[in-house]
Amino acid sequence: MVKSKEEVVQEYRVQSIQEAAMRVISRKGMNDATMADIAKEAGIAKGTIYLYFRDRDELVEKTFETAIAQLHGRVDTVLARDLPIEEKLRELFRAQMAFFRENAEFFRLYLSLRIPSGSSHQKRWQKRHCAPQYQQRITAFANVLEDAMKRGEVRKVDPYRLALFLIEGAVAITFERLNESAPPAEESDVDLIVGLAVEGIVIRKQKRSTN
Amino acid sequence: MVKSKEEVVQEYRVQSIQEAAMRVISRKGMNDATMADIAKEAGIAKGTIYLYFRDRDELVEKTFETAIAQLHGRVDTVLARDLPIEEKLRELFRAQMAFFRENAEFFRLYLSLRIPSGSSHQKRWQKRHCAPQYQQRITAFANVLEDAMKRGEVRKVDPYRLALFLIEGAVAITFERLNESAPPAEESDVDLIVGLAVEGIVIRKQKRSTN
DNA sequence: TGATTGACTGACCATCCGTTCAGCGTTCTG
DNA sequence: CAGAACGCTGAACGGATGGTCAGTCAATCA
Repeated sequence: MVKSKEEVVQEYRVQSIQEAAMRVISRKGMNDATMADIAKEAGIAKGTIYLYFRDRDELVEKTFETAIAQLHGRVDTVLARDLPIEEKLRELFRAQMAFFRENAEFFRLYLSLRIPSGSSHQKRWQKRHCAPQYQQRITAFANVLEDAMKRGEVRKVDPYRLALFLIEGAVAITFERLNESAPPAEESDVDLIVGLAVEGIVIRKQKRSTN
Repeated sequence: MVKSKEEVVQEYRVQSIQEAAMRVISRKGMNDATMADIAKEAGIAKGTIYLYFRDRDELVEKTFETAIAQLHGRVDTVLARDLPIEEKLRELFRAQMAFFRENAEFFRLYLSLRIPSGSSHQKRWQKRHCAPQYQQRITAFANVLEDAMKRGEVRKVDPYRLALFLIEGAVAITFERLNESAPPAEESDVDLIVGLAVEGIVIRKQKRSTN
């Protein structure tokens, strides 16, 4: 299972092109990251990119997939742990905020992909390739919330809508932090979000085991 | 103060071009609404647009201003009324959801403007022209929340962050409705949002008049 | 060491889109 | 009614950008 020299070089190229693409897209936005920009950022010629990616769409798609896989990896780990919902939420928002701090550039890419915009062609592309990634993320969180509802930790509402509300609310605050010259401690914003979430969704009265 | 014939025609042209621009931008997105598209939608020649707007930027800017002024008008009316915070929130989210239902096309324009994307030139433009509009909206809501905090109706947190969290959470659910083939009754989603908001921010224990 | 390969290059092409402007028909004006 | 004035048109222009491909050259082979 040794990798041949060519395979190593190939992987290195693919990876460095994707990293360059991520930087450029984050800096200039989805629509205005040109192939020339990306090539220059990667220190190679434009044509070289086409040796590793069929076209611009494939490059952006693969780049996005690689990046979001990292976020999913972290968040899934947190969601899988057996914790009371409040702690789970805290860990989730903490992980999300840390990830976006460490990958501030990707965060802008993420924001620009959440909502279809651009040409109708690109819209279709986003709907096929990005919307599922995003929905999968919301759905995974919604499932966690639904479990918590079944356990009586959370009052019963549409779990998908609840997940949307909380994640987008948290994203909004995370985005705000990016634009602040001196944002408050990350932990205090996590506390804020968890506070808003929990005191809104936790059943405070006596817990009834509704089974 | 009678309008001359030319003024009437001028206003009519400006307005119909803006309406066409709004429709096209909403349908195809900020970046891919071309002047040709807009002209065709308005039933005039491309060049005619330049008789009424200096360039593409000015057209989009004026269009956005006109549209968001309507939203602000409605929301401000609601926020100005003297109501307990829970009712105020309900009215706010109700107004917002109704506006976006009646102007579903504008909603997509609004979403695409919230976050700077596009060329660096466009980013700068958005930061100057759209970000203030958006921030003004959040700030107005934050002021209402701050008043409620002073009156002891809401527990004390950073009002701007709270406003962001609630508005973006609500926007996420409103957006979700747009993509659903058979969304639930509007009022039930308003209830959901208000429920999440209020039970998170209202002080439930004894009210202490902390003055 | 000379031949061969193929990764890489970057000038080039086709297309798209914002903007311009010479010319057209229509409407005022004297 | 002639001719100026004006609103409007859409072909053409220039700049930008995704994608191509003939050529280069260093590594490898025989």
